Amino acid sequence: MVKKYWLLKSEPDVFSLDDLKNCKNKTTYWDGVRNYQARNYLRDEMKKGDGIFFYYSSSDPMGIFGICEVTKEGYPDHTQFDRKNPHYFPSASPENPVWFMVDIKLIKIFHKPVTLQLIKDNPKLKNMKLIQKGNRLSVMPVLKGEWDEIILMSK
DNA sequence: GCCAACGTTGGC
DNA sequence: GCCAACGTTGGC
Repeated sequence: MVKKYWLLKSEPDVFSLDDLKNCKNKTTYWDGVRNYQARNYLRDEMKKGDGIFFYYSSSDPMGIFGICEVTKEGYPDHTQFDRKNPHYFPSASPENPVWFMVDIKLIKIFHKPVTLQLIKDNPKLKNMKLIQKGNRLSVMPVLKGEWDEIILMSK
């Protein structure tokens, strides 16, 4: 099986890599995704061992700040069943879940983050989904060439 | 804080 | 099934 690569967005004020570092086993579930395309990636395509870039949006600077790994493949996001949760989704039920999540584990926090500006300035990365106009997906695939280039830029 | 881009909702 | 209205995202 070929390893795949992904990018997850988070706002550091909401959930940061330091927060993940402080989780048990440096692992957490990635809940709250409420977009169908992102859901399909989480449910169907992300496999154990896949690599994840951890991206900060609405931060200064914005960019990729570390690496995680998928440790558990898609399963129902329990917050959709919880009336008190802001992500509550009334039409979902445990028998018919709509939203899914994966578990991720912290692998590495970059000493040198790869900022959005650096990504935009690198012609090798001009086709990255991340910088396509209007893209708002919070879960998106990354090509191996893009992954390798960003790893190089983080060193 | 603004606003462009996009996804979702709901009336018809 | 269309589309106007609305809410959200996220870069600036």
